[in-house]
Amino acid sequence: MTAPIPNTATRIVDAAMQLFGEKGYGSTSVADILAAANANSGSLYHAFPTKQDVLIAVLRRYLEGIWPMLLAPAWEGVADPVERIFALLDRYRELLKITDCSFGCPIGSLALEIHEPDPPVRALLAANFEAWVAAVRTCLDAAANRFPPEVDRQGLAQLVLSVMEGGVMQARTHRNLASFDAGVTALRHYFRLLERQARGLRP
Amino acid sequence: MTAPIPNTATRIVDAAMQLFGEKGYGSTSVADILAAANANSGSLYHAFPTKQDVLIAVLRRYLEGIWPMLLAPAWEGVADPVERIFALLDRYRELLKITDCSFGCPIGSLALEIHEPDPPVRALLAANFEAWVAAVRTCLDAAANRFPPEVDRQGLAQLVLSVMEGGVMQARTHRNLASFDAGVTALRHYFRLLERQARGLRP
DNA sequence: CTGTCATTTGACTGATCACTCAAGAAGTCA
DNA sequence: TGACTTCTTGAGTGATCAGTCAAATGACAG
Repeated sequence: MTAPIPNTATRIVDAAMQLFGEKGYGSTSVADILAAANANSGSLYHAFPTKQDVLIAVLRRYLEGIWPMLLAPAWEGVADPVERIFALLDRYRELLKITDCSFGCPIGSLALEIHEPDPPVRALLAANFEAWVAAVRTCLDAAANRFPPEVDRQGLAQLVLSVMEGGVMQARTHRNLASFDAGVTALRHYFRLLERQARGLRP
Repeated sequence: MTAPIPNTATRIVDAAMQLFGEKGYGSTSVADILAAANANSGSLYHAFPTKQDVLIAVLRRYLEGIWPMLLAPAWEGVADPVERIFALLDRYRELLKITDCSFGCPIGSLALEIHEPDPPVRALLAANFEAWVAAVRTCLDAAANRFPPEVDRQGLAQLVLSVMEGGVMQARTHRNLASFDAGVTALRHYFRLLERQARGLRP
């Protein structure tokens, strides 16, 4: 019934996940992580060979959390597959809003911060993007009959990710949601045109 | 006639511009900059109070370079305003291609790397984005009669930036141009639908 | 040539970095 | 209980960080 007491390794990953999201990987020191996790350096290095292995654990946690932490809450009570895409985008908008446009998508930030990622790090960043795109693609496939058949739904899902990441980047830089909203509005308009085009083809 | 010999401050900014683009701000040490610029630390700190002031000089240089270094070469021989937008996107594609998808947009990388930027840094990042968006907006305005009049051309220009930045982010992460191309293709399709919609309104 | 000021030199500083390790505590078997 | 393993402690390591400064040099005016 009661929540299990998290062990040290779990506490470290929890703390690192938050800190990497807030300050980035490079600007978060091991000492920061230890302070936030109430742990000692020996405990961290007993569980993780290097700081990079903490990052890998964090990226794995993000990957595992995509469904329970992101998609499930975003899609609760939203049945329409296309609306699910915009509900997902709205989660990021909310995140930006409640953090005054300072916290965006941690995966995107890490992907651009780490310029020469070691293969396992890059693979996990890519896997996170792939899982996100796959989720959007699932929605697009579910609504496939509303789009022209020749539409590249995988490419369209990647566009949705670009709109989100690009919108987050601009919103954070301008400390203003307007550019995020503009991207989403344009995407909505594009989807409407696609649906109209499909209806025109099968009237 | 001959090129002027660059002074130390110029050499430092040159070196920093390249290094910040390649490795990011945090991962570039002052020693890295000094080595690349063939200068001593005293010279750097004579010209710039802190490392951050070097970043500011770099961002100013990017801002000044948008027209001569980016837009002018991209638009040479391209008259059609909409094609100019795609010519600009193609420059980034080329940059990704020749660097094996490792070098993208330095402004975007810095914007996401620096999580709590000091006001002057954030202002310059924002100014760079604004200048880029304004250039795209100029193209959209020049082609205004081809789009439905109710289209938000400023928002559309911001969408173009998102497509570029999001595409660069995904291309770098996957080490693959496919997702970048998918975004550009979808954008092209959206523009075509917009033009078709405008023609339908004024047949 | 002399005085003045701008620039450059490079050794140096203290802080902070990721990481180590010997010692001890805590858990888990018999 | 005792033997054994797993985990935790926290002071300590060398490397590297951004930044300093007194002295040397260069550029130019009178």
